[in-house]
Amino acid sequence: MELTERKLRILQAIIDEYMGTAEPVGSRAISKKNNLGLSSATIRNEMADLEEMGFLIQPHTSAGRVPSDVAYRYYVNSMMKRYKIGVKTIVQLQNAMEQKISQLDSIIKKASHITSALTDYTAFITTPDVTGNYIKKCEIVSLSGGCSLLIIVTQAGIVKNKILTLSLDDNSAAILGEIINKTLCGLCANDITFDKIQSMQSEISERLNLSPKALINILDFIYDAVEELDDTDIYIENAKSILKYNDIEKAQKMFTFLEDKKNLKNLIKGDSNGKVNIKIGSENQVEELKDCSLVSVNYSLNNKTAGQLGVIGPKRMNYAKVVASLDCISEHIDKILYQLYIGESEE
Amino acid sequence: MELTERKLRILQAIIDEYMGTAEPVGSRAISKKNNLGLSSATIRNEMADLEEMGFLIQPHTSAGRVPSDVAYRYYVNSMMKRYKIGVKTIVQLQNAMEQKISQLDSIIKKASHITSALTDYTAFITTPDVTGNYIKKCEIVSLSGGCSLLIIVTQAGIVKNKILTLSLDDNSAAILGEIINKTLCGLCANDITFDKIQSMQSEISERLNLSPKALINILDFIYDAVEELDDTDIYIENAKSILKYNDIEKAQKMFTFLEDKKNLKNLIKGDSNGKVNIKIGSENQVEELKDCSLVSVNYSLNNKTAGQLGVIGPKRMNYAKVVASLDCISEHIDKILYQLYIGESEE
DNA sequence: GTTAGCACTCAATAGACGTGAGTGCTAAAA
DNA sequence: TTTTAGCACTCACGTCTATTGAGTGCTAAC
Repeated sequence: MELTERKLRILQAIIDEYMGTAEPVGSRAISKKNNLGLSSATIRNEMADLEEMGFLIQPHTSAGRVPSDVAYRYYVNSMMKRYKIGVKTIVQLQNAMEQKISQLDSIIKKASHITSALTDYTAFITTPDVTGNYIKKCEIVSLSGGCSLLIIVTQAGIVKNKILTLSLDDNSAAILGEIINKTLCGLCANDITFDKIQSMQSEISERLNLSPKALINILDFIYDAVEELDDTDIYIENAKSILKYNDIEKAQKMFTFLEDKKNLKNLIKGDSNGKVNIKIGSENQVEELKDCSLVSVNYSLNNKTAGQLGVIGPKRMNYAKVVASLDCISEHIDKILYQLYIGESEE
Repeated sequence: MELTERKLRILQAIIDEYMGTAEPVGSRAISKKNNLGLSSATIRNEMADLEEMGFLIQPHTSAGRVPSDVAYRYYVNSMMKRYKIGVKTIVQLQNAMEQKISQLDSIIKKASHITSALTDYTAFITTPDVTGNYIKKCEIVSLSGGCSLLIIVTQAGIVKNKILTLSLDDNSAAILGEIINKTLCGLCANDITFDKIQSMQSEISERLNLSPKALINILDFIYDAVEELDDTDIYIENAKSILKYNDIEKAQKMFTFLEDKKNLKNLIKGDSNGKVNIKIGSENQVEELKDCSLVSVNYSLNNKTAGQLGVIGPKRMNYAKVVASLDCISEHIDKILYQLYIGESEE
């Protein structure tokens, strides 16, 4: 059967209506509200066809029809109109984002907050993947307990710090810091080879009088810190909005799913090719999300995808608006990250 | 009317029963299950008395009775038996806590995780308030964009870092760092007076050729970072458990309440006197929590209350177990913080 | 090809009703 | 005086049974 122009218009009308009301939509409603100039009976016939073609689902005989995943997919691919974000919203967005650019964390948190505020759905955002980011400075600070603190700063301003339960006086700390700096500065996490660690080890044992155990301890520890450099985190905001479109049991399952951030990370892992990714219902391979849609966009740093942000909402979400909002926000993030990490002047 | 021994025993039985079933408990159930040697009629009479005295509430005429806030309060103050935590649990706890002691954040997160796991309720924990903690080291690192990074480390190992949109070459960064270090090291946030900032200002303008605007910028910025040193944060874990004992609307309100962490902070602010704090139902001044109880304990550093952890759960929670669990966890935190920040050797 | 008309379906709502867990009161027993 | 058996009463809850109404599919006429 062919998907005629008229069928399309009817499908569009049904999707529009359903997005607004979340109730199965009947033929009469369509024939009344939209001036297609067709009676409910005709629309009924077309709807029967659309159902046969897999675009509509009837919850039960005497109910209206509901768009299927296939319908949403078709809508998203071919029918969706561009949504224009209001100037007022953009200005608000700019103001909100530009307030807190002194810390990467704040930017990311702010962005997820804005995403959820703009769409009213659960938002998520990953911290930028800064693989390839080299170490700019290391520092060892001796603390008041029997502890020392290792700080590693990358050229992009990522700071990792770890407490080491090893007592060092200020002088040894300075020496250790010097050695670490000499070895690691200018390297990315990937560049740090066994050789380099080994040469560092020998230099440390030459210049500082440490027990073998303490030495191993230090190296282990540096290794851990370096490993962590490339870790990305994921923030989830406004999870409570799940309660709005799910019953309590499904909501509970969703919360459990979102609790382990690895789940969501895995889910969006492969989505960094295109700019916008939309996964509708069972297109998400995960049972818990089969009644939801997941829309994500990439944001980038240095012309390379650095992370993703998106929303999780009901399948009947306003995709056009969500996509436009995400686009807009990701652009802002791009801009801010550029300012922050690349700047006008190349070093 | 007097609260006789027998009335007490009946009250205890009702509370016990209600904690288990969450259903209004009737006279017959009490007379059967507990071997008080009394008929349901007698118990009925006593229950009527207890209701008149404010300890019991009848949801409707033909229902059993439910303990009132007053009853819970009485129970908690005078009737509650000591709960003994199993050795197995303690061992698990020790193992879990001792794994991640290299970062303050991890300890705090772990602790809240364990709290919610042990009690199965929503857990919260504040980061330690380290007021009085002096600055050990400051550092300025110039980054690849037109930015610099300020890092402040306290003697307790708290690290604050902020990105400053000001381009500095490595040399100027070093000088600026030196000046800041000279001025701020050894001071707590409170000690940093206007005088000190001013003297720092004049030294910076002497030794570095900066525009007045950039200078103001730097000082503002240092000021901000120092302000942040004393900030405490609060982690909330397992908020989803709220769904278990609340209807969807109340849950939504609770989520909204918990979303703004200031709310919870305010709520527990005054509770740092005693070791354990229990607030039952409307004893929490907040509308959203009038069906919940909030149990918190303090943990300390250096013999001074440093923070709080606790749970939010239904009024019919197992207070004895919750209190015992919190006690146990806070003790562990105390121990770990001691190890981390005080150590065996005084510096 | 379109539409008016009609019989049909079925979820949702409301009312009727029985059930049972619980009560309070009273009078007899201890 | 205290306790208890007994009984009438209450009321949420589940079941059953219309009733309603939104929606359908089919058919015959336009």
